[in-house]
Amino acid sequence: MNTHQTHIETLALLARTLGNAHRLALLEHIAQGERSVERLAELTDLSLANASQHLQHLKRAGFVQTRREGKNVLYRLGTGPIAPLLVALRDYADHQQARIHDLVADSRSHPARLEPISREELLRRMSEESVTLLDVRSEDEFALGHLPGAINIPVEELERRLAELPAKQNIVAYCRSPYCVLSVDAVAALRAHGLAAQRLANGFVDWKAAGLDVETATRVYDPGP
Amino acid sequence: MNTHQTHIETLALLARTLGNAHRLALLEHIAQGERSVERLAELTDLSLANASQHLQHLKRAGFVQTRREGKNVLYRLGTGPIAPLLVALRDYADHQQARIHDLVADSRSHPARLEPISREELLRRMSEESVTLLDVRSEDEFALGHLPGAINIPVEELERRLAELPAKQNIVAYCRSPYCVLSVDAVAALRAHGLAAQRLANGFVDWKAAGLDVETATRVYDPGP
DNA sequence: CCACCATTCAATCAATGTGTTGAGCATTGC
DNA sequence: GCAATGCTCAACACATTGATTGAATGGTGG
Repeated sequence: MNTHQTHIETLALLARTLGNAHRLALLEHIAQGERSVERLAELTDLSLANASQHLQHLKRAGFVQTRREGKNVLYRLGTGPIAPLLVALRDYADHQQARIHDLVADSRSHPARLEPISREELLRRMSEESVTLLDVRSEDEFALGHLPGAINIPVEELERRLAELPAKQNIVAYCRSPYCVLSVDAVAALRAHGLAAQRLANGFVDWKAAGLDVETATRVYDPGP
Repeated sequence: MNTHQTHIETLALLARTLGNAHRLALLEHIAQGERSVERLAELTDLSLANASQHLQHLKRAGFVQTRREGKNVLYRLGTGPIAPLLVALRDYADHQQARIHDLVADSRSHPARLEPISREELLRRMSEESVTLLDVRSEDEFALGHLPGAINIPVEELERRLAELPAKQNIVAYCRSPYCVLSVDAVAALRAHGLAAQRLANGFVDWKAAGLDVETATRVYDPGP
C-alpha cells in the first residue's frame, strides 16, 4: 500500500504544481519559446525572486527545463505529454463554464445551441463564399494560434466593437472547444444587432486536431537582446 | 464581491482541487460507482467530516455530483471530460517516472527497453499460441479495467508471487501507458528468474483506445434514473 | 582572477489549506 | 413525536504555501 500512496501522492503533487495561476501563466509564456527569468518575471508581473521560485517549482515537476546562455538562464518547456494535460484541463474548464451557462439559459427558457455548423460545413462555405471568421477568445489565446484570417474580438468587447465586422458577410464565431460557450453568447449578440452569424461546433481545438492551417500572431518568439 | 476570476485562475482552481491525494483517492473510488459518504470515508481512511469536506470541494469543481437515497447521500462522477483529464495527468506522471528511470538505467549502462512488442504483435500471438498476460499495475487500477484474461501482480509484489505464473508459457507484461516503466522492471525480474517475458509497448491506455476488449473486476458505474 | 549581474537561496510573515471536534439538520424507523 | 442515523457546518489548531526582502552564488566577460 505504501507504493500506491506514493503514486497518488505524485499525481497530487503534479496537479498542485499546476494549481497556481502564476505558474500557469509562466508555463504559457514558456510554451511560446525559451525565455529568461527576467523576461518571464516581466511578462507575468512578478518579482524576480518570486518568478524564480515558481519556475523552480515547475522545474521540479518536470514541466520546464533550463539551460544557460551567457549570463541568462533560459527556461523552456519540458519533455513529455504536457500539452495534452493542459488541453484536458482547459477542456474540462470549458465544460464547467458551459454547464453553468446552460443552467442560466434553461432558467430563461433559451432555445438550444443556435444550430452550430461543423468544421466540414465551414470549410465548404469558405471555399464557396466569403465568410468572416470571428475568434471570441482572449487575446493571448488568439496569439497562440487561430483559424486563418480570423478576427479576434474577445466576447466581452464584442458589443462595442461591432463596427470592426463587415456588415454584409456571414459571420462564423468560435472559441476553444466544443464545451466553450462564449461563441453562443457572441452569436446571440450578433444576431441581436441584425448580423448573420453562426457558431462553429467544435471550436479551435478540433480545427487544430484535424491538422488544418493555424495562424499564429506575428511575434512568436522574441528572445530579446 | 470579487467573483471575477480570470480564465487562468479558474484553471488553477481546478488543478488545485486535484492537487490533494485524498481528493484524488476519493475521485477514483467514485469513478468506480456511486458511493455514500460513509463508505468513501472508510475506503480512503478519512474521518467522516473530513471526507465530507473534500467531497464538497470536488463537488464545487464539478468533479462529482450528489443525490440523496434514503438516509445516504450518494456521490457519483460529474459530467464532462473528467476521465481525459485524469488520464492526461497519469500519462504525464508516467512519463516523469520513465524519465527518472532512464537516468538510473543510463548510469548503470543498461541495455535499451527490452524490445517491447506492439499491440498487433500481441494480438497475433494470442491467436496463435497461449500467452500469459501480466498486469503489473496496482490492484485498484487493475479493477478499473484490464486486458482480457490478464493476471494482476503489482510490480513490487512480483518477486514473491512468481509461483502464480505458469512457467511454461510466454509472459507479456504491461502497465498503463507508453511512458509507464513498471513493465520494464517486471520483464527484467522475470527474465532474471528464467522466465520468457516481454513487455507490451504502449500499455493499457493504448489497448483501450484501440477499442479492444476490456475486462473490469467490479461493477461499472450505473447512472440510474 | 576580478567585478559584475542574473539568478537562486534563506528568512520571514501573511494567506490558505487541512484535519479535528462537537454542534446542527435532515430523513428514516419506531 | 422521538431517537437513531448519516451527513454537513462552524470553529479552532496546525501545516503548507506564497510573497517580500536582502544576502549569497556562480558563471561571464573583461
